[in-house]
Amino acid sequence: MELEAAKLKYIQTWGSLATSWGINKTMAQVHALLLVAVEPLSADAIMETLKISRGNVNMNVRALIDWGIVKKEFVPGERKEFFVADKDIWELFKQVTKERKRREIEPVLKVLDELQNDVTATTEEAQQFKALMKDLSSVTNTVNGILEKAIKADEHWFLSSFTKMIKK
Amino acid sequence: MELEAAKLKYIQTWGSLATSWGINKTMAQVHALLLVAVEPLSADAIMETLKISRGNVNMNVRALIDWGIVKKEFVPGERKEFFVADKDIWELFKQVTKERKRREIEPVLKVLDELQNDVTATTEEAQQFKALMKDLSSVTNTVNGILEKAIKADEHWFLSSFTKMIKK
DNA sequence: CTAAACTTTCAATAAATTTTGAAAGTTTAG
DNA sequence: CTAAACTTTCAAAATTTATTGAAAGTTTAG
Repeated sequence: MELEAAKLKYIQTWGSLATSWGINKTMAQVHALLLVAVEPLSADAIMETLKISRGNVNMNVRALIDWGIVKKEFVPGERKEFFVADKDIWELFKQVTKERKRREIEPVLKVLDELQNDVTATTEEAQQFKALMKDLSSVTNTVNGILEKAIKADEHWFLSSFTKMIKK
Repeated sequence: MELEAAKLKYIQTWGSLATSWGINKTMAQVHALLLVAVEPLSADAIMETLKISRGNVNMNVRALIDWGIVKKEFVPGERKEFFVADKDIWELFKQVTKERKRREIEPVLKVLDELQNDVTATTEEAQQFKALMKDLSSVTNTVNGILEKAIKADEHWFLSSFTKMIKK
C-alpha cells in the first residue's frame, strides 16, 4: 500500500472511531492528519487535505489546542500559524484521559454524591437508591483510579518506539 | 430532596453524560430508569415516565438488551413484556467495557495492524508512519489490558453494597 | 498610518442523528 | 379460527450537531 493511501486510511479510521466515542469526526481527522504529518501544517494545508472550510479548521484546531494535544508552532520567515501534534502516543492518551476526567467524570461524581446526600428519606426504597448511587460512584472512582495509577506509574518504557526514533 | 425528584435528576444526569460518550441520550435514560426502578417496567411505563413514543422505547430497549445490560422479565398473569436492569454496577461496567471493546476497539486494532503491515516502502517517512501505527496499537492494547485485568481480577468485594443489601 | 495577510466569529445552511406514529406483524385467549 | 393485545418496523418529521463562508477583527510589513 502507498504511504499516502495508508495515511488517508488512518485519518478516516480515526475519524470514524471518534464519533463512536463522542468526539467530532473532523476534530479527530485534523488530529490524525497532524499526527502523520512530518512537518507542521498551516490552516491552508489542513483545509486542502481534508477538504473543509477555513472556519471549520480554525474551530477544530482550537479545540485540539484546548484539549492540550496540539500546539502552535512558529515557522521562521512565515506569517501564518502552523500546527503540530505531539508524536508521543502515551502522552496523548494521558492528556485525553486527564481532560475527559476533568470535563466529564468529575461533574458526574459530584451529582452522584449530591444525590446520595440530599435524599433524606429513610424508607427501604430510599436506602436502595442511595446505595445504588454509592455503587455508581464507587465504580466510577475505581475505574478512574485504575487509569490514574496506570498513567502515574508511567512505566511505559516499552513504548514510544517512534518518539525514541525521532529523538535519536 | 424527594426520592422521586432524585431519581429524575439521576436519569437526566446519566442522559447527558451519555451523549458526551457517544451514547444516545434516550438509551441512557431508559437504562437509568430501569436501574432506579424497584420493579420490572413495561414499555408503557417507560413511555409514560420518559414521555417518549412506543417505537422509541422499543428500539432503545432492544439496544440495551443487545448490549447485555437489560433483560426481559416475565410477570405472571401479564401478557406484556417487562424489563429490568441488572443492579450490580460492577457487572454493568464489565459488560459495557466488554461490548465497547468488541465493537469499537478491536476493529481499530485490526486496521492499525493492517496499516503497519501493508505499507511496503522503507523510506524514513514510511518507517516513521509504521512506528506511529505501532505506538497507537501498543497504547490501545495496554489500556485494553489494564481494563481487562481490572475486570478479571474481580476483587471488587468492597463494592456492591446495593446488590448485597437486596440479596440478603 | 494603511493596506495586505492572516485569523476569528457566527448566522445561515447542511448533514447526521433521533424520534414519532401509524401500519404491519405477531402472539395468545377464547 | 379470529379478534384483541401486544410488539415491531420504518418512512417522514423533528431535533441536534457540524460546517460553511463571508464579514469583522487582528497583526504586521512597509
